[in-house]
Amino acid sequence: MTTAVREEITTRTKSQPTLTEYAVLGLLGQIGEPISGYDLQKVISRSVGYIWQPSKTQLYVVLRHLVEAGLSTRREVEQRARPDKQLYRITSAGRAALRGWLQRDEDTSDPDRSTLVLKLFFGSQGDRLALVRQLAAFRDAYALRLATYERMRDKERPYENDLSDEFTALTLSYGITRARAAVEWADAAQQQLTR
Amino acid sequence: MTTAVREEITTRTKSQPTLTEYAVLGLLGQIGEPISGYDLQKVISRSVGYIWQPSKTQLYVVLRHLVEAGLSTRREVEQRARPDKQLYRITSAGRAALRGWLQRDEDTSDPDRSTLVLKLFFGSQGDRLALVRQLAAFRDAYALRLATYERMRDKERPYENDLSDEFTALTLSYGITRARAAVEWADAAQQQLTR
DNA sequence: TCATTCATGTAAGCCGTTACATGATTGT
DNA sequence: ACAATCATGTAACGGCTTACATGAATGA
Repeated sequence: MTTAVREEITTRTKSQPTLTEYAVLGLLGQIGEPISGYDLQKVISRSVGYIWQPSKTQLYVVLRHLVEAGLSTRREVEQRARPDKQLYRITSAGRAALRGWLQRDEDTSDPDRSTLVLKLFFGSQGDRLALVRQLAAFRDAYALRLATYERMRDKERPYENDLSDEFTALTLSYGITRARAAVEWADAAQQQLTR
Repeated sequence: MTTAVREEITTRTKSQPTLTEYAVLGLLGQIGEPISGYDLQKVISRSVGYIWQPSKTQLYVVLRHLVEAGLSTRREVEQRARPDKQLYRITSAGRAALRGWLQRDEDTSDPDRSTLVLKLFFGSQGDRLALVRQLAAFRDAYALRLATYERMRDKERPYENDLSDEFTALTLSYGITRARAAVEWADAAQQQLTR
C-alpha cells in the first residue's frame, strides 16, 4: 500500500517546478537556515504574502515536491512538548534551479499573472541584469495593453457586437488606471536598478 | 454508460454558480439575443476579455451548467454548410440569479480577485445602489491594504525574520502603487455613479 | 474551562488548462 | 495546396482550496 503510493508519486515527479514551488524555493534561499513548513507560513504572511500566498496544505505539498526533486533537504526534529517537525533547507541544486528561474525570460506576456514581481522579490539571489531585462519586458507588455485599452476607450462604437455603456466604461478605466500605474512603477524600478 | 454519466452530472449540480458562470450569465443578459458558445467567445475577447477570459473548453462546460441550472435555454440549430450549433439565451430565472448576484455583498474582502470589477461590468443589469455600496467596500479594502503596505515600508526593521532588501522594497512599492491606483479609481468611479 | 499555539497532514472536490478529435467550407 | 473558419466537444490532469483529523501544552 505504502509502496504503491510511493511509486505513483515518484512517477509523477520530474516535470519542472511550478510558480509556487519556485516561490517557496526562493524563500528557502533567502532565509538560509533550516525552517519548518509551519514557520515558513508565518514568514510568508509577513513578507511575500501580499504578492502570493498559498494555503498551508499546499505549502506542505510543495515542500515535499521540492525534496523529491532534490532542491531541498528535509530533516526530522523530534520534540517532546511539541509535535515533531521537519526542517527544510535549500540544496545547492535548489540554488542553481532558483538562479536559473530568475535568469530565464518568461515567454508568456501576460503581465497580470505577474511572475515578474515574484521574481523581483527574490532578485538578490539572481542576476541583476537578467532581471532588469525582464522588467523591461514587463513594462512593455503593460504599455502595449495600456495602448489597447486607450484605443478601446477612444472609439465611440468599438465593435459590431457592442456592449459598452456607463459601467463598462468604468471597468475599462480601471484597466487603464492599473496599466498606467504598472508602467510608471516599472520605469521607476528600472531606474532604481540600473543606477 | 450514457445514463451513468448523466446521473453523475445531475447529482453534482445544484451548488450555486461560480464566478465564471455568473460572468457568462451576465453576458447572455447583456446581449439579449440567443448566441452560440462559439460566438460568445468572440464577444468575450472584445469586451470582458481584459478582465476575465476562460478557455473555450471551459466556456462550453459553463454553458451546459447554466442550462442544467435552468438559468439559460439551449436551442439546437441545424445547418448544412456549417456544423450544427446551439444557441443559448438567458431565462427569467437567469436574470433573477444575475440580479441577485449583483446585489449581494461579497464577504471576502480580497480585492485582488476583484469580483467587484466583474460585477461592475454588468452593472446596468443590477441595482445601482447595491453596486455603489460594494464599490465602497472595494475602495476600503484597498485603502486598508495600502495603509498596511505603507506601514511596512516605513519601518526599517519590520519583523524579526526580516527579508527586506533593495528588491523586496521594490516589490512592496509595486503593491503600494497598485493599491493607490485602485483607491483613486474607486473614488472617481463612485463620484461618477452617484452624480 | 476553553481557545490558541504548535505541526503536519488526508480527502474530496472545484475550476480550469492543454492537447486532441472531427469534418465540411471558404479563402489565398 | 494549405490554412483558416465554423462549432462543439472529450480526456487527462494540474494546482489549489476547504473541511476535517490529531493531540499535547499553554495561556486567559
